[in-house]
Amino acid sequence: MNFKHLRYFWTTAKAGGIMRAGEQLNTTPQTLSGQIKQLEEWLGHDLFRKRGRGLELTAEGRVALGYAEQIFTLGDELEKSIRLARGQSRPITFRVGVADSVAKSVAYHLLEPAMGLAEQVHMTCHEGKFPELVAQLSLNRLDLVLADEPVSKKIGVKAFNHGLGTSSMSFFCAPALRSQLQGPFPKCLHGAPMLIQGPMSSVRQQLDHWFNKHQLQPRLVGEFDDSALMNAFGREGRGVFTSPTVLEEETQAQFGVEVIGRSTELVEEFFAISVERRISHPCVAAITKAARSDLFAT
Amino acid sequence: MNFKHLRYFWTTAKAGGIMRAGEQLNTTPQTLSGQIKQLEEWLGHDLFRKRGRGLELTAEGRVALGYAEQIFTLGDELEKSIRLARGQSRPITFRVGVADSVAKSVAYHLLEPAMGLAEQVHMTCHEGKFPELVAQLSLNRLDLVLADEPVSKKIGVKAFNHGLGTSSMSFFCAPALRSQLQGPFPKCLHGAPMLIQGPMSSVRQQLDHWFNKHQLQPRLVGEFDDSALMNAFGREGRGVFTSPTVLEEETQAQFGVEVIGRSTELVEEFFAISVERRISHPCVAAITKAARSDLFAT
DNA sequence: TTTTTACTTCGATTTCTGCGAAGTATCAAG
DNA sequence: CTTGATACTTCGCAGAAATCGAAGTAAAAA
Repeated sequence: MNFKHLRYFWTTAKAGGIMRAGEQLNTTPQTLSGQIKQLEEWLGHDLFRKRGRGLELTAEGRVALGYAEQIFTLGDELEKSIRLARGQSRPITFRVGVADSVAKSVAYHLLEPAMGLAEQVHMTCHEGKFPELVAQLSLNRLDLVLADEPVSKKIGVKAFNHGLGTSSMSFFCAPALRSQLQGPFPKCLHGAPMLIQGPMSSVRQQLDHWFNKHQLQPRLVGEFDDSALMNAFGREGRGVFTSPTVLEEETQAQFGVEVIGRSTELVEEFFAISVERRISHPCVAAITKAARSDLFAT
Repeated sequence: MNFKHLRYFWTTAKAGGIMRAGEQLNTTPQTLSGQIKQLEEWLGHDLFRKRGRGLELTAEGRVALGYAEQIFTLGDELEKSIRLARGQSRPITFRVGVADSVAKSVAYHLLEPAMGLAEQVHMTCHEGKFPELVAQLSLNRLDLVLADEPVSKKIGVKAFNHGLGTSSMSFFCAPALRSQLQGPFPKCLHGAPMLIQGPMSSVRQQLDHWFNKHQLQPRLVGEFDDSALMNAFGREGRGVFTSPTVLEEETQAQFGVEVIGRSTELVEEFFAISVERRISHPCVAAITKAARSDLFAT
């Protein structure tokens, strides 16, 4: 697709004629006529048709005009947003997608290093389901996706996983509920009211398997795609819930809940997923570096 | 903005290097290097910086990449949507904006001729406030705007008004309310509960002036930007309301209301507004033609 | 240190874009 | 019905832009 031809077409359509367009573009009618003809040939459809001694758009021309309008509007915006940045130290934009299965506190701790850079950072966070976020990433609408599972290389999405560390899982519940549980951990979970992650999350699948293995059958009272909502239910004593062990202190303090027990068989893994072959985005670099050394240092 | 340069930049950024991009584009590294350099020069900012023996995006480069992605995605869509139309008789797309101050029935009658064409038509209707719709029109996101006021040429928006006709106004109310009104029209409106158009509509301004002139002071019980909602209130006897005289029969039948009176001093005008200097869109042509001959023929 | 890989610079060559001249079709005025 | 004006098209050449080969630099790997 030759965008120069498209621009000529676009200007001509908006100006309402080749002569007028020629004045705007400082070019001659025969040039426009020829170049537009080339575009039509390439597309395999006429965009203009003769009407009287002027031109009018065909149906295809009208469709093309709509696209062209958007394309050149974006082009202008691109130019503006970069030219205007002359001299000023542009704050680095950093667009993150956080899978909603990732605990917000974990996300915060993982993202925090990006805010501590020497340069100013403008971070925008989006939440969503993992596959949606990966799709956004591959369209370059995100710089990074934070998730608790890696992208499968088989799917052919060009993206790279950066392991940020792992954490075992801890089980929590409100004090009122604690007293009703009988026996030692993990036996006490049998028949206990349980708040659990949604069926698509990797933690959920591990939990299902783990319960099975230990012959435990908790009573599932709630399923949550979003861990924050699960925590809110847990705080009110609606059930036992899990959170990464690294967040034990924080979870206890924030929600006033107690730790029932831990299992190193349950492992939550965290990944930063980027499109870059080699990490060049300073925020991504800071995050992967910090995660390895700080948060999950054991 | 040279989109060829932008495409080279985009491919290089996504491929992660000039060599790889060269293979994809069937061109040599030195070409890419030079052309990208020209883009950077034109924008006044580097998009890549050297890192090791490779390249990495700068902050500006990352911004540009986001725009480029959108631009070339649109380009692909444009190509697809026109190339694929080979041979098939593409249904004409017709995007209309209807100002919400226009009664829905009027809009229907005005638009109906577009559906009766020999060719198949795919019509999409949008509602909104008049200025928003005109903005959309000038961006070529709409083919036509239906409104009860013309665009002022002074504002510099390149758009053309096509008068579709006029109608006097009729006053309606529910039978229950009718019996409570005292005296002949228009005197009976004094003190009567009144449902009225929003302050930005041209009808409202005429009404205000008309009430003043006849020394009438109705009790305004509701203001509505959207006439359909006003009619719903009117049907339930909440107040007297107005509608174009051409819709008298329809309004009575649909809402079970009675005509109190008419005033030829109140004139609602209807306009089709397009960006085209000469109407070429078959739907627009059908509408303007039909409106002049049918609906408002007096 | 040497070799390999990746990008850059320079000058020649090919390809593309743009213009003058001449031609066709439409509309409007005489 | 002619005449003149307007608007687009076709053709062939000239200038501009993009491309490539050859040679050069610089970092990483061997």
